[in-house]
Amino acid sequence: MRRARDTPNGKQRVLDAAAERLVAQGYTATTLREIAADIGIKAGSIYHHFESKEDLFIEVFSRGISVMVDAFESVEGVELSCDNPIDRIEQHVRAHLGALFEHGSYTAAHVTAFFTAPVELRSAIVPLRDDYEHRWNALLADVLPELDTARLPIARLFLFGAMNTTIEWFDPRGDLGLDGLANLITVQFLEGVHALNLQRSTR
Amino acid sequence: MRRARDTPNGKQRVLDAAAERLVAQGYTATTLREIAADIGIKAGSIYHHFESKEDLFIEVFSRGISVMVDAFESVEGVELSCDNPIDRIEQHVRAHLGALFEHGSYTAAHVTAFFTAPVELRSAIVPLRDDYEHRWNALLADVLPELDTARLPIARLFLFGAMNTTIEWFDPRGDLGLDGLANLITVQFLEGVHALNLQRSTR
DNA sequence: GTCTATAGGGAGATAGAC
DNA sequence: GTCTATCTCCCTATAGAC
Repeated sequence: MRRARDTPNGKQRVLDAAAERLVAQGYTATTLREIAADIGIKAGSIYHHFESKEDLFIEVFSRGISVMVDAFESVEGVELSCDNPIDRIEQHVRAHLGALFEHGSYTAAHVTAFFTAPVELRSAIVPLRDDYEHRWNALLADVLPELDTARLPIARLFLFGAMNTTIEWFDPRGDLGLDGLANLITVQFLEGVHALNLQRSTR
Repeated sequence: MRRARDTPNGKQRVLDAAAERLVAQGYTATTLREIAADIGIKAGSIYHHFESKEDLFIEVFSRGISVMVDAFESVEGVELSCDNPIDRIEQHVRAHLGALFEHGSYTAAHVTAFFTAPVELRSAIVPLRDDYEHRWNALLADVLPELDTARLPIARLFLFGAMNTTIEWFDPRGDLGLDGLANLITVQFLEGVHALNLQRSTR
C-alpha cells in the first residue's frame, strides 16, 4: 500500500505540524488552533485524535527520543565488524545529528522545546531520555576505558551540549554538511580544539 | 545610602522576578500576574514601570548580556599581567559560568529562554549578543593564532554549547564547584576528552 | 507607586450535527 | 474524521481612584 505511507493519516499530520510549531515557538506559544490551521482542519477536530494538548505533546516529545534511539541503534548494527574507536564515536555523532536535522522535526522539537513544556509533561518523558543517555554512557565507557568513570557523564554532557546547540546555528545545506560537522565535533571532543585544523570537511 | 542598595526599588524587583520566572517557564508561560504576585503587587502596577510585557522582557534579556559582558571585561582587566593562554581562556570560562550561576537569574534567563521569546523581541537583542560573541572570537583568535579562522567561530560555538548547557544539569553547590567546572571545560575544549583525567577539581 | 475594575481577545476543551 | 457553536477561564492592557 504505497498510498498509506505517502499521505500520512490525520493523527500523523497533527503530530508533524505540532512538532514543527514546537521548534519555532515552544510549548505554551503553540496553540491547537495554529496546528489545526497548518493542516487545514479546525481546532476541535484535534480532540478526535488526542485527549488534550498535553497528551498530544507527550507523543511528540517521545517520538523525538524514538528517532534518536533508532538512529543510535542503526549504527550499532553495522559497527561490530571493524572500525577504530574514533570512527565509532563519529558514526554515533553523525547519527545523532541526522536525528536532529534529517528525520522531521521531532528530535529538534525535543531538544529545543523540552524545557518549555510543563513539569508534569516532562516527568512523563524523563525515563525515555534516561534510556538514551545510558546508551551513550555505555558507548563512551566502552570506547574510552581509560576515562575516569566520574568524568564520563560530564564528558557526555559536554558532547551533548556541542551537538544539540548546533540546531541553533548550523545550516545543513552549507559546504560543511552533516558528515563534516560530525567529524569536527568528534575530533574536537576527543583531541581538543587544536585538532580542528587537521581535519578536512572533504574526507 | 545602604538601604537603597539592600532593598531594590519597585522596577528592580519586577525585573528580578521576571528573570526567575523566565528561567523556570519560558516567555509565553510567564504571566504578568505571576510576576506581580511573586513580589506582592498586582499585575496592573507593572505598567507603571514598563510599557508592555515585551518591553519588560527586552530589559531582562539585555541585562543577561550585560552581566556576561561585565564578567568578560572584569577578567580582561587583570589578565594583562601574566598568564599562559590556557589560563586566559579558563578565566573567561569561569567568568561566563559565574554570570550563569552567581549573578542572579538574568544570564540564565537569557541562555535558556531567549528562543522562547517572540521574534520582534529577539531581533532587538541580537546586536548585544553579537557584541559578546565578537569578544570571544577575538579572545580565541588571540590565544589560538594557529587555528584556522574559518574554524574559529565553530570552535566558539562548541565551547558555548558546552558552557551554556551546564545550566540544565550542573549543581554549583556540589564538590566540583564552578572553578572545577571551568577547569574541566577548558581542558576538554583545548586538549580533548582524554585530558579530563589529568585534571583535578582540587587545584 | 500601587490599587480596583474591567475591557477585549484568545486559549483549551466539550457537545452534537454531519 | 471533521465541522460549528459555545463554555469557561485567563491573558495583556487601560482608566481612574487613592
